[in-house]
Amino acid sequence: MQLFRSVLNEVAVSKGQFLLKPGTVVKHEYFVVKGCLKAYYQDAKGNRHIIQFAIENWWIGDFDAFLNQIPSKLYIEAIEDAELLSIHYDNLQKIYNEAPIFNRYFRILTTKAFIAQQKRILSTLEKNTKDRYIEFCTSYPNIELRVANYDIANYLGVTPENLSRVRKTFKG
Amino acid sequence: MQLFRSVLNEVAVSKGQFLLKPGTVVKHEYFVVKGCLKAYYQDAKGNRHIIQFAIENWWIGDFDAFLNQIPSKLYIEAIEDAELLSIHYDNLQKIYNEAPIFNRYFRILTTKAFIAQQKRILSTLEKNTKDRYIEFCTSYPNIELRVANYDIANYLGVTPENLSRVRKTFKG
DNA sequence: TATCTTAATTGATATAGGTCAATAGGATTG
DNA sequence: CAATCCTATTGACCTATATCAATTAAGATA
Repeated sequence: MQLFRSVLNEVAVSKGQFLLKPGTVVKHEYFVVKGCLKAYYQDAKGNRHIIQFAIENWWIGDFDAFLNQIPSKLYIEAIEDAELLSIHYDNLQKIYNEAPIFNRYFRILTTKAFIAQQKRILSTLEKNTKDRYIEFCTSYPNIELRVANYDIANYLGVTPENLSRVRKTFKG
Repeated sequence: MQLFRSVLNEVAVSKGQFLLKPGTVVKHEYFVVKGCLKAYYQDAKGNRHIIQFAIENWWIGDFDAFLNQIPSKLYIEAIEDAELLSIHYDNLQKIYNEAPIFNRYFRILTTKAFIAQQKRILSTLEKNTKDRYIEFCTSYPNIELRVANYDIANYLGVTPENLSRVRKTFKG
């Protein structure tokens, strides 16, 4: 645990700042101590698709680019001023070698993230926009107060206009 | 590696047979040696939603139910006669303890599965049905010859009718 | 081969959601 | 306070996909 702490670095970003932009070879993953961030992909048409929101106690990064040490395709941007802990790729490899138990920690972490994503996929397959919005709000409590409407729409895969209309149907 | 082999069991299932049904506490995960299977969720309306196809060299299981040792919500069904290797939950825990390096193996395996799912989510957010069908066929080569049309539709989250029409638009 | 069963296709229509344009709030800045 | 800039909402219309029903095709079984 001391070893782990020794390789974590404190990072502060303010709202609107980027932790990562496409094309960068990704050297860090980030743990959110405070604040809120989004990871998104911008396609050829300029549409943004939110892969992940990260709030307190979540990890965020481009796991594909990080694992395979290839250039990223994602943006990671702070939606609120945020405090993070970062871990460098080389240090993480060092930790895996020196304290293999961390493989277990990250194995379980990754499995949980995998399961969460699977739920998201199922939700998309099964439910309509309204129900997915409600599910989203309950699984990320109070997130709708911290995140712009259009970002939630981009997460759910609908337009902001449609989400706005959908929200009207169950507010009073 | 010998330890690993010693806890794997050979399982054969024929087309149409189930490896898993909802309500079961999941004791096994499966590695596909030969054949093809599907994992799906059936919702309250009776609609089926395919979470995963598994072909040769893939792992399949209900990872949520397995990790947390809770009753499954999924069906896993063979769509071809299949040969599998199964590993029992208790044996996997034993392996993690006796040969912690397996944490590393499964950490990387899970990370790759996570990344594959992330691509599926992105694909759903970005692309229309036609492009997703094409992407599906290229990422699971020749799968369209092994899997029923309605199963592919259930994987993509569209109706079989619609998928049928979409396919017409680029065949000659 | 004839029959039965299941899957795929086609047609007609309905609906959810997208697109584009306009307007209205809120917040921020000079 | 006014001006500006975003964001959210609303309206009118359009498109992709769903739904339901009928038909055809393909596979399995006797």
